[in-house]
Formats: sequence, C-alpha cells, structure tokens
Amino acid sequence: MRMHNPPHPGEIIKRLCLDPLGVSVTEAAQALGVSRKTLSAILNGRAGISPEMAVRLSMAFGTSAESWLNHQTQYDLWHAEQRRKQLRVSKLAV
Amino acid sequence: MRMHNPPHPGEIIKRLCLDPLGVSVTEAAQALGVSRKTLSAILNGRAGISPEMAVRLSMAFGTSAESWLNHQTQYDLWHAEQRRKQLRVSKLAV
DNA sequence: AGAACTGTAACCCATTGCGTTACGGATTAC
DNA sequence: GTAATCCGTAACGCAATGGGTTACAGTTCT
Repeated sequence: MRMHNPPHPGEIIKRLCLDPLGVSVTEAAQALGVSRKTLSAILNGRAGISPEMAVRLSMAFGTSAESWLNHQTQYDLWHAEQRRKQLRVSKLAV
Repeated sequence: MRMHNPPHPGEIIKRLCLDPLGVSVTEAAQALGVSRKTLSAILNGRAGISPEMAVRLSMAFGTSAESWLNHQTQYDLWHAEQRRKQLRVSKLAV
C-alpha cells in the first residue's frame, strides 16, 4: 500500500500534456470534445477520469487509455484504503 | 486493445472466491458487510466493483484490492473502447 | 411441506460525470 | 485605460450508478 497521497490524475494531464504543448485549457477542452468546465474540474481534482475520458485523452495525446484509467484507479484506491479501518468485514479465507 | 469481451469482475469473484470456498452469496454478502442485493448485482454484472468494494474483497479474501479494481478498469475500458469511433476528438500531439 | 438460497423488481437516497450559463479575477494586447 | 482572453467556479439540470430495504417467485435440499 502506497504511503503518500498520489497526485490526482488532473495534475498529470496538465504536467505531461498541456504544459509541454503549450495548450490552453480552453483549446484542450475543445479538442477533447468536452466542455471547458469538465476539463477544468479534472485538472483541479474535482472530478475523476471516466473511461470515456480516458479514451478521449488517448486520442488527443496519442497515449494509452489504459494508463490514464490506471492513474485514476490508483488515486481512487489510495483514498479507499484510507478508510479501510472503518469497514467491518469478516475474513472468509486465509 | 483487447479483442474479446473480458468477463465482468463478478464472474471472477464467483469463480475464484465463492465457488472454491463453497460460500453462498448470502454468507459472502454478510461477511463483506454489504446487502445481498449489492453482491448479487456485482456477481451478475449489473454493477461494478467500487473502490470501497475492492477493499472489502481484499479484506475478506486476503487478496489485493488493486487487482480487483484493475479487473474492473479493464472491463470498463473495453466497453469504452467499443465506442471510440463515436467520439469526435482532434489530435493535439503526435 | 418447510427451510434456505438466489435473482430481481420497486422504491429511496447520495454521489458523480457532463452540459450550459454566468460571474469575477487575472493577464495580455491595443 | 479599455478590451479581449483565459481560467476557476458557482448554480442549475439531467442521467447513470452504488447501496439499502422490502418483497415476491423460483430452486433445491431436508
């Protein structure tokens, strides 16, 4: 289990895609075919990357959709793990 | 991109966890701390594995939460990829 | 027959992804 | 100094989804 809070995938999109290309949020949103608000929410960690958005990212930036979704999974999982102790679950197997 | 429709994670839970242990859906739901309906929906592919459920599964079956979430990610991604052609996205990078 | 297990429909609730519209702040251009 | 951009974000609405409870029908086992 990861010790440190992983960055939300939005930071990664900004650092690895938008910044290097010098693309504005507005331009990127138009290219992705989503509203500026939707992309902004992702970039600022107020929304996650949906499966469809992962495919859009792969199409616009020539990356793998899987990697984006994995970033999101790792992020979600870390937060879920933080609440592990609050879950009352009995063991069914060793 | 995977060619064949991957099984929904519910099938995997049933085949790898419930069946080998001879645990009923009712028993497993109680152990997991969720309603029978919730587990049934997952097992029959009418619901996905949420991050919290992945942690529950890892607690009950001694498996890794990450693997369960990855199964779900692969499943979701495959279905999103099926609609890739319907997405109008412009390329921003080579 | 009776008990246990299962799938599932009908509701309710909270969350979340996405859209549009609109506003205020910051930055840049003229 | 004024106008144009760009950006974050609040306020709505809509649809989907995870989860709970209750309830009914169909199996299977005792």
